[in-house]
Amino acid sequence: MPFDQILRGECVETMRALPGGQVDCIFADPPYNLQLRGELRRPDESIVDGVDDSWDKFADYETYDRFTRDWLTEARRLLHKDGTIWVIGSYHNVFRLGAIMQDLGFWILNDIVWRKANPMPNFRGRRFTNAHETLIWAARGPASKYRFNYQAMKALNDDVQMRSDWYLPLCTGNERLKNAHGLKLHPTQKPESLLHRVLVASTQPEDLVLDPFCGSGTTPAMAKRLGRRFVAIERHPDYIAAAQERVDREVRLPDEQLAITPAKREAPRVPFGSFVERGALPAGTTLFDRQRRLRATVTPDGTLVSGAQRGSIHKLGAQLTNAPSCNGWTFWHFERDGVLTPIDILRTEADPLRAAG
Amino acid sequence: MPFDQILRGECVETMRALPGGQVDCIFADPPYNLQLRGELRRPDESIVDGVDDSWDKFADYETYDRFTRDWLTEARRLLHKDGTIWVIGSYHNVFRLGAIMQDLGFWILNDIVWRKANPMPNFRGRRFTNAHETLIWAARGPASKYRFNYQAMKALNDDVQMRSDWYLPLCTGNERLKNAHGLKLHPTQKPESLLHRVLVASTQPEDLVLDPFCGSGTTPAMAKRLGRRFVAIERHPDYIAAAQERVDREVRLPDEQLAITPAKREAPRVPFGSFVERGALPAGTTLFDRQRRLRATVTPDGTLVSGAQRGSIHKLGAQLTNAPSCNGWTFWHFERDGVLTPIDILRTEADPLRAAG
DNA sequence: CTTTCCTATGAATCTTCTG
DNA sequence: CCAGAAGATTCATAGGAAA
Repeated sequence: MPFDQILRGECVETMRALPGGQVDCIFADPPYNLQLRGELRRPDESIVDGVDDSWDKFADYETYDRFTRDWLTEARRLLHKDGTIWVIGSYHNVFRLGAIMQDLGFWILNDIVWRKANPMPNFRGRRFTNAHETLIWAARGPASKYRFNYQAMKALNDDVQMRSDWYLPLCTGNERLKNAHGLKLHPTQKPESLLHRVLVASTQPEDLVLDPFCGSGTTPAMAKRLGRRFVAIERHPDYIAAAQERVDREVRLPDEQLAITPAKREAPRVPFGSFVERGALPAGTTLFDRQRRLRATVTPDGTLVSGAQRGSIHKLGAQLTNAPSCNGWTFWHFERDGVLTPIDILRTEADPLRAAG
Repeated sequence: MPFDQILRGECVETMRALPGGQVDCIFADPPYNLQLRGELRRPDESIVDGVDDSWDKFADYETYDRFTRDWLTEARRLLHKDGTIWVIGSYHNVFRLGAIMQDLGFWILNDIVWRKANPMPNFRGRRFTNAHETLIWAARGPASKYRFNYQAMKALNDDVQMRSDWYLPLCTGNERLKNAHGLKLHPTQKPESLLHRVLVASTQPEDLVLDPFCGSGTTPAMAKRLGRRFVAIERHPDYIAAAQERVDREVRLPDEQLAITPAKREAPRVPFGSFVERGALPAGTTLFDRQRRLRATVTPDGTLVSGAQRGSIHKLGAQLTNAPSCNGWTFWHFERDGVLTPIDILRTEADPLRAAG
């Protein structure tokens, strides 16, 4: 695998030469097929309303669909079974992208709306201002154990769940790459903030990120900055040169700045019994629910007893509340300095990383 | 054409019996094919009342596509050559909808994002909160001379172009139809504010609006209120009965309140029109100045009328007081609980998410 | 009557590890 | 692969009860 390189070549062909199942995350910003729009502007379709015209149209859409199916098929082959893919598009192409992704077996996780802070107005006043683009986020398949850094996204959003609508400015100013004439180098350069959120949400440091339509290099640049590895594909030498220069200028953040809010799911599991053994909650200790309406006694093997009922902290909590399940760590409390404290505090004190979220 | 009726029957079959080319606007809220698997519980163990109705179940994508192609084909036949169609969906189905619409010859004008003010959270923390739905707005074909009330939309948005992302609350509270047990009558009742914006944007009084999936009747009810004619199709007798009752209760606004006009002013942060849409100050509401010496009536696009004069809240206030300018937010008052209250209170009470995103 | 608290609920593709 | 157990997880509103 050619790590941290921008490969020159056609997207499908170049992907075919790479080994399968090794990519953790793909970000793809495919072309919108401008040819399609030109074809469809041919005069007076509505008057004819006929077969000839629909044949024309069908051929055009079919060409775009074939291209889309080809690159998405290769992308899916390269993707690790637990990897995810992001594809961005507008109403011109995103519906075809999404339908083909579903047909190929991708499992859509979210459609994300990038709300542009500063979109181009509609000059003719004939439509609503097209103020957003759509990203499709999908796993390789329905059974994928994909990565989603939930707590990091929540932290990024003032401690409320991140929604599917993202409000971000366009790429402008110094961030926008210019050519020798001072004009924008690439017509659709994506803002770094967009890639930042995408990569922080769905990858971790050292993950391999693939961008089959590299363009001005926002994906590899942000991957490098965030400590992710990348493979990028681009066919235009001018874009490759500019993107390579951009990546070279980029500095990887120090490790301690790459750490995100940890997920409790990924914290090491600590058996409740270990706190019994260590004497933090010795056998015989009484535990309560939050309202002090239920109580149970700790036994030497780390199970709880309450009357005739016995079980793990989770099982007994579920039993006593007639619930299908229960997180015993947050359900049960013990008395410390006269205050009822969740037993989860013991895990937090043993491993402060757990406190997050 | 059976004007202003809710027809009982299967959607495709019933459409086949109608004459073609006479419908000005279609609003369609087809089944989403959600593919929900198990039951879902909130963190407090309560069960989420998901959509498990048989009408939303399809064997596979192919079956759903066939159904979609069938009803969209008939919809296109019924549509006037200059008519437009709105179709709403989520990521489960909207990509298939959009691709099939393009294949059938519809010409997409915008994809509109309905950003939900109060979406259901993601309870397991495994995805982004699914906080929006997508509407596709399309003309019958590329050459259609479709209707778009640009100035009305601009007026509704405080004289700034209306964008493709709309922030509107879910249908809750008194607006939500209940069955005999006090439970929601229909699992997916759409808010009136959504239909208000759709109909004011793309139709004019006396236009014929078709809804092939009538459900709880939001489309015919809002069509009647706004002076549009309708044909609605629904197969479930319970929904028909409730929708018919709802339409019968609805009152058509007087003609002078239905007229929409252009306006020119700069943009405060929160559009006055959004409060009209959401029903906080519905069209027809009377506003007063602080001394109750002047009065004006709210119209559907958020302008005010007073006798022969019409304008935005700011403009009309200035006109009536012969002042060069006027802050309509503090000038105009409405009666709430018998007390004259400045309309500015609505902005104060409004949700901060609207502006910040 | 006002303020505060509690409960209900919405188009939802909603877990992961060990044995 | 399956069964079973561990254990992680919610935001904006509306409405009613309680203070």
